[in-house]
Amino acid sequence: MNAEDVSKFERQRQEKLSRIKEFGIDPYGGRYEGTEQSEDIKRRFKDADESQQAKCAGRIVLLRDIGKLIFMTLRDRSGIIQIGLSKKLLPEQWGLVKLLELGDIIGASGQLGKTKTGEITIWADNVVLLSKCLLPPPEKFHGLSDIDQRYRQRYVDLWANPEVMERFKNRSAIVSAIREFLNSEGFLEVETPMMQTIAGGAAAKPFVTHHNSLDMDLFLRISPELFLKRLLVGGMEKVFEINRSFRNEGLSRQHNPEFTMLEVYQAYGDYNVMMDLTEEIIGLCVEKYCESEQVRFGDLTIDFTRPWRRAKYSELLKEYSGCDIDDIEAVRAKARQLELHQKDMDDVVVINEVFEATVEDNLVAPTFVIDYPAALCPLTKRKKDNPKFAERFELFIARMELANAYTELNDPAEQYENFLTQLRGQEESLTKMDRDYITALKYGMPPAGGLGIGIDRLVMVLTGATSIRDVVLFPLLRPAKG
RNA sequence: GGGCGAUUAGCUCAGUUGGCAGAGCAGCUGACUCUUAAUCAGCGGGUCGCAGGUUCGAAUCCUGUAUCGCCCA
Repeated sequence: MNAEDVSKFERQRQEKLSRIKEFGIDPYGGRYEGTEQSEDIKRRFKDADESQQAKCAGRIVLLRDIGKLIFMTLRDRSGIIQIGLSKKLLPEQWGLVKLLELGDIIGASGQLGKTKTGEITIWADNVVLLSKCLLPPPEKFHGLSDIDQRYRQRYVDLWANPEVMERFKNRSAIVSAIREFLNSEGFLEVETPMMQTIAGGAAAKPFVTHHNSLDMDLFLRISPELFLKRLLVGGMEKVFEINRSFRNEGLSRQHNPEFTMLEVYQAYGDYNVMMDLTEEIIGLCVEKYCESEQVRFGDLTIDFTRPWRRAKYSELLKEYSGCDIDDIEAVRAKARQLELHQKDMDDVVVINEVFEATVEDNLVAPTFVIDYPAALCPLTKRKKDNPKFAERFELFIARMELANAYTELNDPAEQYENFLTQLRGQEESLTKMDRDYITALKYGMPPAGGLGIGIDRLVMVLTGATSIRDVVLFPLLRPAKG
């Protein structure tokens, strides 16, 4: 394709636009009120007598011109409805009507009725052009299927492929439902900084940006965690945030550099409270947005029947790798067998590599993996009866990590030690200790449970989208060439 | 970062052994007052992702490159 070819189709449509202007009509319309959604109109017609009026606005997605009678299928945000336009009913506007084409956005009003074949139809006695479409729309039957173009031109994808619109409506509804639930449980929704001087709360590479007048570098947050816990110190007790975090990593079906996280903190709770809460939140979504508790996801079927399995990290390691977590020689042997990198790696890191390689692919039904090795959890309280492990769980569904939660560490001395250990393992250049967070803990943070749920992945699982790009409206892509 | 695959008309896709670039939809012209992806008749539409190479001849074979997808790290 090249610019000349595109403009050829565009030129033809421009000419129609000129002819419309010659009628004295503004091809870009204006306020158009008193409309109903197409699906509401059809619904109300079903159980009512005839001789009702209806008014609707939307995009022309199908057009059947029979000469002095034209049928159009109009798509609005709720669905589709047929508009019937006859020369008899629209003698003065007929010139305009004949110039309308696929993609144009129009408003129409008139008598509601049925055609001979029973299709509910608005027999228009007035038509308004609300916006001219100057570019040729995608193929009317197959829609837009070029994956690249669908992501780049989501504004076309959304109206050309109804299931895409449906999925994003579901995403919005899922987020609303979660927000509503947490509000009703007394959680306070807050917003904490996305631009941070120290990117903490997770182990990930941050994006860097710069503040000009302060002349300082800032990081886009990799997690809101440390700020939300400061709010616990402040006495908020039950808080949550649903918003973006940013991680400077590769792209995959499960990873977009910016992603939406729900983080919840509850004072005086622990990770068991968070496990129940996670089950409740996701269970609620399944109930509301899935047809049954068995949800199809690619080749997998996810069984959401509660309660979900809660299995210890060490038990799962034994189950799927055959290794005892205390037998480091056996674990390293397994790592060699799996050809994993393990040179210069701490024992616990190798254990985790083996865990990821052997266990995670088996976790299809929702599974809480509980009690992680403490060394992997610098922000988590250790188990009282066995300090080698921390009170942390991750929830896996469809082989993906969907949630991560702890009993929050609130001992400033222990937190300080953990930060020091963490920093020792990294290049100094990027990471600094968040001393203010330690200060906050010194004022006293109530014991608390904290939870993070990956909203994009949750929406994937609930809507059967196997790529994160299908649940993010505008996923990151390389710039198109040219 | 590595491997495999895709890229052809505005859109959806064919294209045989290397031998004139194809269809449907959309568009244009005409017919049609009950269509449902309307139908019928006719017409126009291409730097075959890009750059090289092999060949009498390349959408097709080779090399490089760009983007997308899948798998792996």
